[in-house]
Amino acid sequence: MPELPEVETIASQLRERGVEGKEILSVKVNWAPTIEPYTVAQFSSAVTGTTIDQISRVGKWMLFALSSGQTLMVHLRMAGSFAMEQGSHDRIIVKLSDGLTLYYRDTRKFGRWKLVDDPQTILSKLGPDALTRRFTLAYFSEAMKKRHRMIKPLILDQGIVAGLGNIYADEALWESKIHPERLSDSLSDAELAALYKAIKQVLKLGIKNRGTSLGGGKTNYRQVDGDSGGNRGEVKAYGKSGKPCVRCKKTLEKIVVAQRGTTFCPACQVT
DNA sequence: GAAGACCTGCTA
DNA sequence: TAGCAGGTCTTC
Repeated sequence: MPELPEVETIASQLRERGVEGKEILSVKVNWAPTIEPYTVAQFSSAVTGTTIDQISRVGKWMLFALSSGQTLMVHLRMAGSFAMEQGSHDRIIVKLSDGLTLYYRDTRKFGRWKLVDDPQTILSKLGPDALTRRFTLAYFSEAMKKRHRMIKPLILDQGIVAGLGNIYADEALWESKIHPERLSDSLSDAELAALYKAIKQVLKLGIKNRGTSLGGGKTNYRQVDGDSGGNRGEVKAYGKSGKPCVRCKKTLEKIVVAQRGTTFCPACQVT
């Protein structure tokens, strides 16, 4: 579920709620696989008494820099979220100083917390974050041209560019009028430039609207206060198969590309 | 590439 | 009740 805009929204809202600077008083783990390979006792003793100095984001990872020098890295995977109020499916509960409590909610239990000495052990496997200056058009173009794969799975590959998931990948391809099955080395310079621009554009719009929520269920993305994200109305392709393309009025189609559901416009996204 | 694994819950 | 879901990892 959460892609770059959703993770960014949650991270910034935790900062706004004053989580930075708070001390971790206690940790309750209700689903131990979340913190593997640590045991609950090991994890608890490593973080209790430390202060959360800074909260940041790289790709889809959230980073909590602790005063111990270690970094707690959280990946929300399909259904993870954070809240400051108790709810259902709270897998980890972190009591903080000043009466704050952090609830890590994760219906599907796919999310993972990694406690590391050096974030680079994880981040070095990622390509540049899509919204940083490290992600340049020159880098992107070369990465696409030197491979011979379908474009959609390539832009979903976090080792090439970090942050896109299934929603924003479909949106970026729709926006740049590129068919998801196009081979990466068949794209013209103009198409690569359009796609590069669209990737940044759809992610920024997602952040501006505080993320994309698709439905009302327990597996759906929620902001820290429990509200849905506001980006649903901006979605042009993802989840809209059978509906008319807002650009050309032809009916959007759904196919499977690299095992992922993929919605696109057969008329204006050219092969 | 593809398929299965990890999980629960919503939608058709 | 079956199929599918915003993600990633492992094993062919």
